[in-house]
Amino acid sequence: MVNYSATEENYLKTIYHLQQQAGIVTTNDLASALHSAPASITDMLKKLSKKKLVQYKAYYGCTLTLSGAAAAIGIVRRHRLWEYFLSQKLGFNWEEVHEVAEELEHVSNQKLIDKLDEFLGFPRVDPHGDPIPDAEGRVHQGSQMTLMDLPEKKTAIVTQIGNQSAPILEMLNDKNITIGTKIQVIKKYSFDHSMEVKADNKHQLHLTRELSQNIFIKN
Amino acid sequence: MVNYSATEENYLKTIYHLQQQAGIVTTNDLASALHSAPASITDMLKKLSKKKLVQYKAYYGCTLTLSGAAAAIGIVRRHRLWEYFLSQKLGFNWEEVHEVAEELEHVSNQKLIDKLDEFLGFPRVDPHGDPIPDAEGRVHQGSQMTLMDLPEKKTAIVTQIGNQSAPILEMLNDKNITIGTKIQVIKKYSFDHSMEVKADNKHQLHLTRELSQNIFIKN
DNA sequence: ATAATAATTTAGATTTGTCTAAATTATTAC
DNA sequence: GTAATAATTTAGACAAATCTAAATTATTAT
Repeated sequence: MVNYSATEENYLKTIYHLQQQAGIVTTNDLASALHSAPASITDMLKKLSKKKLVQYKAYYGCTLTLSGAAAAIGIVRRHRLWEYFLSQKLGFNWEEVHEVAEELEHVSNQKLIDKLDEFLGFPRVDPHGDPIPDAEGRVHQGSQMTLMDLPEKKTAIVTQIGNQSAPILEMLNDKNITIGTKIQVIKKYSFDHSMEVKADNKHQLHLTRELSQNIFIKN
Repeated sequence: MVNYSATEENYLKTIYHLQQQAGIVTTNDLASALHSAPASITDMLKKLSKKKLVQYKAYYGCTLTLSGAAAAIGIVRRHRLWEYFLSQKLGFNWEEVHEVAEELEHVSNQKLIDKLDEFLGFPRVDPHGDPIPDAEGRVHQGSQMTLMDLPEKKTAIVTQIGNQSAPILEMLNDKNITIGTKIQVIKKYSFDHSMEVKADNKHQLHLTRELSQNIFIKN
């Protein structure tokens, strides 16, 4: 596991949140979210791109790669666990916790976070109702639908990968599927439960059942 | 209250610890304690000197000013409270806590630390037996002696100021007395309990009872 | 008391993350 | 479909914290 600077972590986290609403994240979106000049965003996106944390194409915007998303989810996990701690154990008001958690989230010690999680009783939602990702990076949000459940012709957005093992990440990377990718089901084959899909309105792909069962989506 | 960078805080904390053993802290002492090149230390000492956190004279070394010492004590407080938390609440082994606390100590939110202190039950020593400074910056170490208690002719080192109010700090700054200053009592006047002392074998000063009662010392 | 050695500082360079102003590419309006 | 406008990138600069190599100041050994 690699370590990122607090600045890089803030970028990853912000891209992650913006991406949940808008698929592709633009330079200006990031600039206003991070209160930085657009030129600074461009510089950092190039850096993150070189580290394979985001996919970045000049003038188009960026999306997180799977390793970028995994890192972002780790940061969200730390943030929300600290918020829970501050509110439940230290008696902070709910409005105050965010600011302090913004600092604590950058203390990156795996054991610290896992012990904290245990100390808090493995909470799955923070007091805002937002889900706290578990130690494996899984986000338990309300109703969980996978690509398997999506009918033909319908479109949805990838929200999560159900399995963080290297083999699946490699395959999804090759197929250019990541968190935020828009997927439309073209045809489903009952014979082997595989399916033909179109990703981001561009490339067409054939997915096995094993794969589509591990791709979590929302509409 | 001002905020310092994590780097500045590490310098202040290290100077504080070194000073407890050796009065004046040299560039090389700091370089080996911080694993940095001596040239880097010089640069930072100039910076801290400009901010009035240390007294620095080229080729001689440095000591903390009172505001530098106050900041350092705050950092030590945060460090030891986190160590206590990690060991008592999260079940860390005692050898592991230091490293994690090194990161947590730089999260500088006053309310966080005071709430944490309360949550932990206001512990006064950490599991190492080292004292945890209280919210006012007072360090409760074993037997506490003030300058008032020091007999004529005897010499001692200033360890702590019993009162962090602006008026006393201003006065001590003018008199060039700080943590680590060596003080010898020249004469005590029973009439008003004031005393004549010599500081750092250099300047001679007259101190009122109010002042000498607030200057804590060790031999 | 001077020469050799050790400690410290200066000078100049590097990395990270940022900025402003100018140039370039995309988008929108007509 | 071209002109105006908006978004983005490039170029060049800066501050913080660090480094190495060279110069300077202190210390020590004889």
